[in-house]
Amino acid sequence: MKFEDQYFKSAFSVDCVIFGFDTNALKVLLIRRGAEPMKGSLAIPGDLVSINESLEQGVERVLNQSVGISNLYMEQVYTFGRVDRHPDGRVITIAYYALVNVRDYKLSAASFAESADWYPVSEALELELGFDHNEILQACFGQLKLKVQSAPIGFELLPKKFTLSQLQLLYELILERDLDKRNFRKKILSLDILTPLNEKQKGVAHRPAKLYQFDEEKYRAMKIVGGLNFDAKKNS
Amino acid sequence: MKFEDQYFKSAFSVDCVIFGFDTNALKVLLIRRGAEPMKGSLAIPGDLVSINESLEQGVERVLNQSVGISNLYMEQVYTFGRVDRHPDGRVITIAYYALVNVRDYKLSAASFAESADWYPVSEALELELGFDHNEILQACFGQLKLKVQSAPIGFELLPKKFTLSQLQLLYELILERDLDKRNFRKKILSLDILTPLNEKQKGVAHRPAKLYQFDEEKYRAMKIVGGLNFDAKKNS
DNA sequence: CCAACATAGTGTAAATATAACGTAAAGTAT
DNA sequence: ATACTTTACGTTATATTTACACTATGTTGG
Repeated sequence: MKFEDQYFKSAFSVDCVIFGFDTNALKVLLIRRGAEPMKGSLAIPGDLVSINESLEQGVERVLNQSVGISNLYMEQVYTFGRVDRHPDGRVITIAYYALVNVRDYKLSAASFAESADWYPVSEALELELGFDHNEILQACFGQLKLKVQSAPIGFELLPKKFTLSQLQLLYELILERDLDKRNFRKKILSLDILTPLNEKQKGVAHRPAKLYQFDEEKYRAMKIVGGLNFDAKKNS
Repeated sequence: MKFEDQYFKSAFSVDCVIFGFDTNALKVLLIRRGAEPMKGSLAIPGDLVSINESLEQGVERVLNQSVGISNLYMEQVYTFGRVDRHPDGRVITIAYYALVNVRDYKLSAASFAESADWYPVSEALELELGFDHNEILQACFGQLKLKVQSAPIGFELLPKKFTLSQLQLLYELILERDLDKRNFRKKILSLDILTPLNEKQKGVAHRPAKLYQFDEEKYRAMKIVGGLNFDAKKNS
């Protein structure tokens, strides 16, 4: 094979698993592809990256087209490069995940999509996705699980004001196990990155909970010690 | 820009930071580039990946050309894709690291290299490397540090038979901090993945230490519990 | 042969972190 | 006013982590 046929003949894409927390469920955004290849199949939002576009710009573009918003928390996870993973030629893809508060944004089917919808993560993991997207989803969810135990990224998924119970539920959904209420509160509060507000939950049919806010400044200021650890042993 | 100029006009490479442990130093293999681009500068071994070659095959090839051996422990770390990172066009690179026992193999300057040599990691981190290889080296070293605390990959860098002191030194070099001897031994032995041999160190001018061997079967058999943790607090 | 040297090998106690657990208080709905 | 639902909260037992110093075993050199 000649040099020019062997190299500089490939393309690369970014795929972005967008996680969202909607009141009481952890969800992931999937699109129904509106164009070939894999037209009609479910997939993670993603797109080819142009040769004069950085990876991050590519992800930003995909996010903009999918949830119409930029500046989300995002993280690169893994690069998938199976030779035959894409029907149109050699396309390797760099997988990212991003975190959104579902209520904040409106979905807009991206140019490459026929439709876009939120699926509960557990459900999405069972669906058949196009390309190698099942593998990608799994890798990203795994990474999220790890990350959530070493940095307070949970807040990226919540509205500005939230209750400790909401926060705990979110962690339980991500970690897929129950946490002890008192221990959770103790641990979270001991991090000293939450500001309690003089405000309570409204419209609930029971004792309303105090609202809290994530204090980004305090978080940045603190030197990050070891990982968090939510009842790793017995509840597992 | 037309579609065909925008996509399928890029290339991708793999770069592989090869870590080696040589008696008493943690080293990394660097090459002096023998071809353009960046001819003459120091760099991490790597090469373009052909369009019908998988990423892993690409890394294997680079490893073969560099240390003449395959089947090393390796791990993907991160993908670097700055638009202008490569002078010849759009080339994104997928960074891996690999672990070798330096004594086992002979270096062979790869086709793309003028020479190849082991550098102490601390020194290599200070050198000016070609492309964005400083960044890559840092990312890989960081990843190694993390990984060594959650899986017993240290053994990949040691000869089959080793002493606990050698193992401890290796961990100290990777983690860049001192570890307590008794606590280290306690922890490592409690993992129950080392087989003590009826054999002692030879040719040392002091009391010879007992030799141990990593028991891969036992390791595989055991369900991996939480991370290891080497005196995280006070010695730091 | 013996003294000097160098590293191997070993245990315990104190401090800290994690895990388990139940009850009273504050709202809402009827 | 009663039933209902969820909030809020502290203590004890257990497990893990950290700190710390001396004797044993070999080699080397005089």
